[in-house]
Amino acid sequence: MNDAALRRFHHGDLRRALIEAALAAPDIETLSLRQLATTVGVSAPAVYRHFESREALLNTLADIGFRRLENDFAEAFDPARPAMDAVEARARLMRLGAAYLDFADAEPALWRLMFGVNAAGYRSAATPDGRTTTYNYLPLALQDLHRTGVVAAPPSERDALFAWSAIHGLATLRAGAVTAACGPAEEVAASVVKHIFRALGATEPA
Amino acid sequence: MNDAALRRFHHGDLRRALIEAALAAPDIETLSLRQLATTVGVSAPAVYRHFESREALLNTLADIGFRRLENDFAEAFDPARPAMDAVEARARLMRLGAAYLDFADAEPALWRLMFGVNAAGYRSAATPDGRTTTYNYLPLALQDLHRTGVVAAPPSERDALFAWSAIHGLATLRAGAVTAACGPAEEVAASVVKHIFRALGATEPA
DNA sequence: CCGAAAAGTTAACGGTGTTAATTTAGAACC
DNA sequence: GGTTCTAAATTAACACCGTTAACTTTTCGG
Repeated sequence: MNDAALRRFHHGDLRRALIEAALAAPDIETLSLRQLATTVGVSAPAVYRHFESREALLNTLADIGFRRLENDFAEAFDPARPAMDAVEARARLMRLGAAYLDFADAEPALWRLMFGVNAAGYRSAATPDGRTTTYNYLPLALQDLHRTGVVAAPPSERDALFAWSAIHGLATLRAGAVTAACGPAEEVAASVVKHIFRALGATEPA
Repeated sequence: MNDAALRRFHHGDLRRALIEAALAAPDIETLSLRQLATTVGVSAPAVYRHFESREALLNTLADIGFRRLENDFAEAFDPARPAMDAVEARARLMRLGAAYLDFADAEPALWRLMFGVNAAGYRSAATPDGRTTTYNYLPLALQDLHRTGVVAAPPSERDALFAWSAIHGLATLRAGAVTAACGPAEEVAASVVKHIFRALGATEPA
């Protein structure tokens, strides 16, 4: 059986179809396996040919989400190129915050799956295999701030926890609709990141 | 029928028993009505004498949570007494942050119900009836910071959003177990609130 | 062409929230 | 004190859910 035929038996790439339909759901966490199967045009147990369980499907979706987010991060902040000047260090953290918020804005359902109630379970899906993971970018950004002289003291664990809390909290507020958290994503993100700069004792930009 | 007898028919205050059992559940959002009824020693449809639906029960629980949180806030920060000096304004915000985090620490299940995936639905349960609600305290605290001269400029909406993001994000990280967010609640809360002071351009404490 | 195996099917189990019809038990009145 | 009324519970049932078992269909390799 060649590779193309592997996914062309009856349905033709059912796995991908299931994933796409699931990602399109307004609420991924409460999605029904049977409904999902029906919308894809297949019987419910067919899903089990491709996913061990509903939970496994959700883990896969969360993993996809983490990879997308990491991709956005890598675009905003090339982790392979650490050295730069102060203005770029600042710009990187700004872009990182904007990317975080954009993701929550663009894919709130996926965001809630990744960071919601059962995040402890899904988080393990985001464990790295050599690549820079979601949770590595912020510490890197803070280290760069110190190295380029934007902040005098090396960032402590508390500094990192604070910065993550601020950005993550903002994104959570937007994705969860707890409040309006109003304004365009980039503006709001920029505002919060500027506050973070000040909190870390950063020098004013040139 | 007198008021006491109203809740002493067969079971004797079933409504309260249901609420207590539900609050004791390790995960309130995914709690099963039938199991809950069984643990309380009653048949499943009996629940519907006291709650219109599972969702209504959850709304009631979230409402209880918001009242408890508001109670904690009121203890940390008497909203009826606004005037004070700079050190008290600072101390109030510190206590507010600590109370927020303590709540998330002490009742993570309730916290997740209140601020989790379906928070948009449950939030409406927290609409005020004259009292100072959960969402009023932080703006009040920031205004006091300005009035007592801790921060020069009057707090903007962006300042408030930032401060809420930071504290809410921290509590979310702890309640959701996304990360360790390690350390005792008071220390971690104090650290984040100190960062908030700096971000708002507060004068150093005397 | 034919066996093997992948990918789907239907039937069924236990569990869920919820509703309808019914029974039980406490309260109130004569 | 017995009767009646009604609140508070019950059992039976429905539709849905995730999941498993047993079976059928389709495709590929030799």
